[in-house]
Amino acid sequence: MSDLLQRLRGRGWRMTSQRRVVAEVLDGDHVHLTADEVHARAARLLPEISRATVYNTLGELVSLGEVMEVSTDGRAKRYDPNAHRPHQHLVCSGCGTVRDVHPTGDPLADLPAEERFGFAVSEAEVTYRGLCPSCA
Amino acid sequence: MSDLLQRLRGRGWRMTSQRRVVAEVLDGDHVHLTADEVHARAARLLPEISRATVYNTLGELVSLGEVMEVSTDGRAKRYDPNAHRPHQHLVCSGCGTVRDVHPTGDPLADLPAEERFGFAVSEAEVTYRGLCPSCA
DNA sequence: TCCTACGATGGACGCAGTCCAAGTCAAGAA
DNA sequence: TTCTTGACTTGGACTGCGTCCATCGTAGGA
Ligand SMILES: [Mn+2]
Ligand SMILES: [Mn+2]
Ligand SMILES: [Zn+2]
Ligand SMILES: [Zn+2]
Repeated sequence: MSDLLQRLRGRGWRMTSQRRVVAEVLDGDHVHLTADEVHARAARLLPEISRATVYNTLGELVSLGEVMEVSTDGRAKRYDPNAHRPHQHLVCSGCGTVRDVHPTGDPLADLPAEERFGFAVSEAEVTYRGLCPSCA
Repeated sequence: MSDLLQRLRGRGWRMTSQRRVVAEVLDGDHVHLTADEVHARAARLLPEISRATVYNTLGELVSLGEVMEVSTDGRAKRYDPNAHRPHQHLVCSGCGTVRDVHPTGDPLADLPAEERFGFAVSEAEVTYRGLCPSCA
């Protein structure tokens, strides 16, 4: 994520303490935090950071393609820093944990032309569900 | 959907005009209405029906397995009466239209054991996205 | 026809997210 | 280094979607 800060600087971003802290909180693998979780963790490092700033920063990171928005349930969106390697998600139906997974094959290939209704289909998003080891 | 009313009667449901109207609104193919859309259409047939009743009835139909809840975006959930034949969804990125699609093969088969992290995976939900003919 | 438990109602409430006017500060200019 | 300025941050009001609850109404059995 330190190179993320470099890329953002290169894009003309002002480096504020708020943005640095949000980037730091998003660092890691299998990170899929809600905006409020990001805010809570960011606030441990920078107590006065506001919810609005967290939402603004996450939105900017998403439009720059640096972070992916994931809606696994009908609840709060989750923010995924692993936006550069395409992947899918495995969600525990018990506790809600989310893991990155890499299915074999291209899911788009499984949709035959006669099932496309004339759409220009560009993306397939797969959510696998089941019970994780600790919930089973 | 008339047989739906039969099944519900068999399950001990009281047949109220509200429930009849909600069932009628949900009749058809490629129906993926939000709760508020269901309410609006139901209210054309029964003006005094309340939002709470629509939510209650939809929730009951979902737990009986008669209707499927679909979250295609981070917005309002959609309610799908086509709950008996398993299928996936194709969503227009322009106008939000949703169509039922039937991909070939079993999406679950594409997730190898070493990508399951010990989960008991039971379900795979696929959302295809693209532009529909009128939005292209 | 009567009774009553189940269902309907509408309004208050909660959560996730957006918007805004006012204040603050990062970073280039001098 | 200090100055300047527009990009950024802030808190609070506001919206959309959904849930909850006390009260009222009625479907359907006795
Ligand atoms: Mn991910
Ligand atoms: Mn469907
Ligand atoms: Zn779990
Ligand atoms: Zn369209």
